[in-house]
Amino acid sequence: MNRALEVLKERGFVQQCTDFEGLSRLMDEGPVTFYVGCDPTGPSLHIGHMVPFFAFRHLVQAGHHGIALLGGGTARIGDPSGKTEMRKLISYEAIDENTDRFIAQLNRFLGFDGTHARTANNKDWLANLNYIEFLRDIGRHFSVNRMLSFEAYRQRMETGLSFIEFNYQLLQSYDFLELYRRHGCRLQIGGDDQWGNIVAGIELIRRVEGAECYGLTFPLVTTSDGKKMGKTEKGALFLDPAMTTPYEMFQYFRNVSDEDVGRFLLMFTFIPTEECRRLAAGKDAELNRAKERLAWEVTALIHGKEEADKALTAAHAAFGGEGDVSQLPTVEIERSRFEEGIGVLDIFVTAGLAASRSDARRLVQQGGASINGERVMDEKAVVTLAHLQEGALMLRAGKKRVCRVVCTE
RNA sequence: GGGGAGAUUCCCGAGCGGUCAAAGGGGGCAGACUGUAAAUCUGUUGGCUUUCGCCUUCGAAGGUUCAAAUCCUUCUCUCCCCA
Repeated sequence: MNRALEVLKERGFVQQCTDFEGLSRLMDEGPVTFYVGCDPTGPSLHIGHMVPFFAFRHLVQAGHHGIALLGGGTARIGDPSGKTEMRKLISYEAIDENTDRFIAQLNRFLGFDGTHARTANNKDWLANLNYIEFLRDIGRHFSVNRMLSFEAYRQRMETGLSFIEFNYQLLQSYDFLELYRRHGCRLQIGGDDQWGNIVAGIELIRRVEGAECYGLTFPLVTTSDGKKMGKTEKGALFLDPAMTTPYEMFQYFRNVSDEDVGRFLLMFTFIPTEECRRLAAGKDAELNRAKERLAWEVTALIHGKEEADKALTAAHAAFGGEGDVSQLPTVEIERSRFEEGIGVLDIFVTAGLAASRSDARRLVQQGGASINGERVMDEKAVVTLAHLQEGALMLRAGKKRVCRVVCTE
């Protein structure tokens, strides 16, 4: 088998492929142009989007040419795949703005140089599509009966599927065709929920151009307890540091389940396969260390080594060791308020460690609140200047959530 | 267009005139145990005060009633059947 393909397989990226042998042969012959699509429906990419882009990097490393296709056009419609509800329509302006942000984030990760890695936006060919022509040239190749048999649409038959969403598959197929025509793109990769759309695109190209293209999908990454990977209480793990701090991202990976360490190392880092296996095979403390390595690597890939180091040292500081406290989540409170005295309940709320005073009260009652490492038992306790150590103090809610409070003038 | 069913607290889902801040499950949070893991057990889970209590919530707006999530009217949305 082709080496690059084999690497993907070893690392757990492969879920389905339309024709393994054929693709392998094609890749052996020389650089293959491939693409991954993603619709800019939100203000930031999140970690779940990244699986195909990790594969993207592996492929580019092996000499193939990747296109990151931004769905500036398809985002106007909404993909029903894997969704149980209809998507809200997003304004064109928002989509364009999201697109720019996605590109910037991807550029950091992939390094677009215009040949080995480049971007495209399907808005360029979809936005001004002529409806009649599209139906004549493209629409006639699609069978409604066939489409309805696809799992993605069948599920939606229960809850309702609007006509515009139903057309998504045609547009995505058309994307593949366009990229084939413009750039000789022969392979589409993506999450397994895209399987139906990918296959449809391949068939379209075969009918219209008589050419053979390929599709490769990746498993939908879930955590060992069956949840979608990268979901936190606050939502997804975003790449935008303003939405998810590097520290939060670090902590997410630092806290993954034992069973997930191996898989995540393989998929979300570029540590050699052998080493990933070795790291994940460790027991107890060793395995625990592997999680730290995983967290650092991922954070470094997304936010850079510097941020990863900061997150690491902050984590050490937060969890009973030496480290740089200044990188922990921090809030500022004016000196005058310390002079007056701040109720514990209030300070936990302002620090964001409790949702409300009632919540803070519960926290204290259950023994989960501490200041500078001292458990707070009295909900009426008052925080004053005396609590400050070098102008700051450390609040802790439970074992994992910490916040540093800095006194300002 | 006609007929039917339904909208409950983060989610699912009971409740069908007072005893309802609303059962149960899930999830979340906290404690114990630990390895910043999992599993398990315990507690907790609208807000304000914690002593009594008060306030806001059961799709939206009105109405009936001493009293409504529970009854009536209108509206919005969803699903199902027929066209």
